[in-house]
Amino acid sequence: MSDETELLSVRVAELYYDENKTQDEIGALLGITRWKAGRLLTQARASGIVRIEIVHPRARRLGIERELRERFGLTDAVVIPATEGSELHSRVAQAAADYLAALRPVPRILGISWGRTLNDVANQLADGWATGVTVVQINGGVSLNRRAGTAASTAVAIAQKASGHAILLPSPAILERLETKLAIEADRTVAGVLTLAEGASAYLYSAGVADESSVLVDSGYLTPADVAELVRKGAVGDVVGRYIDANGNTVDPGLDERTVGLGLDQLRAASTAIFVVAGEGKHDVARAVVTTGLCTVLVTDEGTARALMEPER
Amino acid sequence: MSDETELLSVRVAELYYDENKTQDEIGALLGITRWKAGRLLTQARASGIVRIEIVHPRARRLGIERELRERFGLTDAVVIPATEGSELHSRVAQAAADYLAALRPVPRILGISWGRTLNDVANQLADGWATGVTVVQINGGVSLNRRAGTAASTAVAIAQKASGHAILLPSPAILERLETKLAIEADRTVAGVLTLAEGASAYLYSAGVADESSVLVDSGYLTPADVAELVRKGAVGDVVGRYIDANGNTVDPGLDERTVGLGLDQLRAASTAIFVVAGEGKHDVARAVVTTGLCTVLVTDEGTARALMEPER
DNA sequence: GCATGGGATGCTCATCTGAGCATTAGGGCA
DNA sequence: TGCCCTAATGCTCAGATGAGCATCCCATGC
Repeated sequence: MSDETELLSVRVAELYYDENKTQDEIGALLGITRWKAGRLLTQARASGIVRIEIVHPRARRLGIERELRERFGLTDAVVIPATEGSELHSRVAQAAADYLAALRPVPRILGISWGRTLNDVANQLADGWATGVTVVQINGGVSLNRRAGTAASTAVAIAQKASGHAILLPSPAILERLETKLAIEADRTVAGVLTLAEGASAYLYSAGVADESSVLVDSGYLTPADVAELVRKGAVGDVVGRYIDANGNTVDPGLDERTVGLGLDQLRAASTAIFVVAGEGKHDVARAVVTTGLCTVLVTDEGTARALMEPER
Repeated sequence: MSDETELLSVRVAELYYDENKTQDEIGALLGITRWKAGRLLTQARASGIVRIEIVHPRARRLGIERELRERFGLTDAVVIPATEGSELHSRVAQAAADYLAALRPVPRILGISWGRTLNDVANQLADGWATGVTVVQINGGVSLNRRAGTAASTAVAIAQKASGHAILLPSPAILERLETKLAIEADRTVAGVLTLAEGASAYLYSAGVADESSVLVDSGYLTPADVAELVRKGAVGDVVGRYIDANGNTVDPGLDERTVGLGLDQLRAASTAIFVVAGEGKHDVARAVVTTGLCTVLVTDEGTARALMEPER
C-alpha cells in the first residue's frame, strides 16, 4: 500500500470509528467516493491499522480456537486473550469452569486429576453448575505433606457444587515398590474407584512441568534428582501423575508402573478429555498433550495457544 | 448492566468482530434475536468492552479535537494519540507539519518562533509543502552559545522547503537594558522585520516551560535564579520569549519590555495562530495559551489535550 | 385482585454496507 | 503511436444494520 493511501486509510478509519460517520459522509468529507472509502476501510482493518480488541476477563480468542481445533483435531478449544498482569491462571480456570458448566450432555461421572490448576477450576465453578454429577479422582491423591487434602477438597468442591458426590482414590500417587502398587490396586476399594474412573463420561485434568517445582516433588513422591533424571530421559511434564516426553510416551516405564491411576491410553480413548493448562512454563507439556491426542478439548491462554501453533518450536 | 448480559455482550462481540459473523448468525448461534444481538453489540461498544483503536504514527483523536474546538473556541485542533515510547514530540511535530502543509489559504507570510519544537516541525515538513512562502521570525533569535544558528536554520528550512525565503530577526531575544532594546527596535532592519512579522497571515509557535531547562536559560538570556523568580511571580512558561502566568498575562513587565519580538496582543489578534506543544511538562503553559486566546489552532498530544479538558487541574 | 408504568423485546422500514461486475485509466511493449 | 494488460474506479443490488415504534412482561402500588 502506498504511503499516501495508508494515510488516507487512517483518516477514513478515524472518521468511521472515532467519529462514527457513515462511509458516504466520509467520502464527501475527503473528496472520495463512498466505495473508495469503504475499500480503504477494509484495507485499514486488514493491514492492522484498525485494531479491534475485546477487553473483558471472560473474553476469548475464537480465531485461534478455530485454528487449534483444525490443526490438532480437537473437539473444542478455549483460548483466553493474553493479558498483562498475572491473572492468567485464574482466567483460564474461569474459562475451564465455564466450559465444564456448559458441557452437554452433562457428564454423569466426571474424572478429575488434582493440582493447583484443578483447584482453581473448582473454586471458579458456580454453585449448581450441574446436578447430580459424580466426581471421581483419576490419579492417586493422598498427599504426604501439609498440602494434604487439597486434592480431596478439589474433588469435593466440584461435586458439591453440582449436588453430587466425590469419590476419592485412596492411594498414593506413586508407590515405592511395584508389589505395593499391585497390591493396592487389587484392593477392592481402590479397584472400584479405578473402574469407576475408567467409565467416566468426561475427564478434566491439567499437567505439571518436569522440574523441581512439581507437586510430585513437593509432596515427596519424587526428589529433585529423580526429576532431573526424568528430564534427562526426555520428560517434558506429567499428566495425571505420569511423566511423558514430547511424543506423549511415558519416560520411565518402571516409574510409570508404580503410578496409581488412569493410564494414558485410557485418557486417549476418552470421548471427552478436557485439558486445562496455563502459563509460559507449560508450553512444552501442552504441546506433548495436544499433539499426541491426550485431550479432546483444550482450555488455555493465548500465549500457550500461539506457542502450539508455531510450526516448530 | 447485569453480569449475565455483560458476558453475553462479550460473546456477541467476539463473534461479530473476531469471527465476523453477521448479527443474524450470532442471534441464531446464541439463541437470541438479531435485534437483541445488535443491542448487545451497541452496549459492548458503549461500555468499553469493545475497544477500537487506530494504530498509526499519523493517527489523530478527532473526538478530543472536537471537544477542544468547542470548549476553547479554537478554529482547529489536532490531537495525536497517546503512545508508549517517546515518539511523542516527533509525532506532534509531524502533525503540525501536516497541518501547515494543508493550511488553506496558503499563508503568504508565515511568522514563526524558534526552539526545539519548531525545529522538529521544520524537519518534518516535506519539500514543496507550499510555494513562495515568506518565513519571518517573530522573536529575537540570535543565540549566544553553541546552539547558535538553530533558530535561523529552522526558519530557513521551512522557507526553503516552500521555495520561499526566510527573514531573520537580527536581535537578541532579551536585552539587558531597556534603552538598548528601544534602540535596536528603532533600527531600520529590525523595525522592518517586526513590521513584516506583524503583517504575517499566519503564525506558528511553541512555548517553553518556566524552569532552568528553558532555552532562554541555555542561551544565556536568563539565569536559573531569574527563572525561579519568575516562577515565584506566577510564570508558567514562555511564549515567543515572553513569560506568562496562568492568566496569559506577562509576569514581569520590566523583563517583557526588554524582550524583542511580536507582542502577545498581536498574537491574540491574529486570525491564524498555530500553537504546537507536546509533553507532560508543558500542560500548564498549554493551558495558559489555550484558555487566554493566544492561539486559534492547537496541535498537541492526547495527554496534554486531556489535561486541558479536565474541569480544574 | 387489578391497574400502572418502566424497561426489555420484537418488528418495520429506511439506510448503510460489501460483493461482484463493468468500465476506465495508466503504463509497458511492439 | 497504438495496443494490451493490470489495477483502480464507479456502479448495481442484495444483504446487513440501526432508528423508531408497538407490544409485552413483570414488578409495584392501590
